[in-house]
Amino acid sequence: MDWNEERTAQLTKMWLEGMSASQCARQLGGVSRNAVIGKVHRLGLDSRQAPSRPRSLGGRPAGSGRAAANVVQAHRSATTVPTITPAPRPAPVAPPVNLELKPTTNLLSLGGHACRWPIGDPGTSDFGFCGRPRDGVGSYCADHAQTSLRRKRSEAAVNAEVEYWLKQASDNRRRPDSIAVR
DNA sequence: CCCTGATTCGC
DNA sequence: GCGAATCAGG
Repeated sequence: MDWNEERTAQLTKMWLEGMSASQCARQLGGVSRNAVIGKVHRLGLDSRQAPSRPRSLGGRPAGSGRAAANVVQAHRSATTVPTITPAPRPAPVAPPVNLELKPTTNLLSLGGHACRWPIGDPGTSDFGFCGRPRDGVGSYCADHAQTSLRRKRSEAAVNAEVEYWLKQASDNRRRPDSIAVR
């Protein structure tokens, strides 16, 4: 499976709605949970959960096979790794619509240098992205890069809403048009 | 064990 | 760019 525009838009929407990577993978089909996480990362939609370890080490060890892995593991155990304080990172999150400087730009086909700050409720037709030049940090323009550092989403509230409409769906009812994102 | 996301790096 | 392998953690 390839990440065409359709699937990418679908993934983006689900991720912004608070679905987990494995949920997104199951619903999309043909992709693994890791594939979803990788894609989300490359899209600049991270991050939701605090880093599970210092950024400097970890990940896939060079080479493959258990022997190589053991060597790496042994080296890590022997080397005293300074515990970096896991800097509480606020998640970049969809802001209220009425506080936006600029409404929406096009859908997911925005260029590689466009700000990816989501605007509006995912699931509604007016949902889009900022689209201004990404002269800020990360995937955002200067303003939204700054905004992302000051705003934090209530993860519990979002999860509760996702749980709600998942239950509605399982009850064979219609899914709400939108999930309030704040 | 189940799950979560994060990270690296061969491809 | 992609994603399996591997990580830390709830």
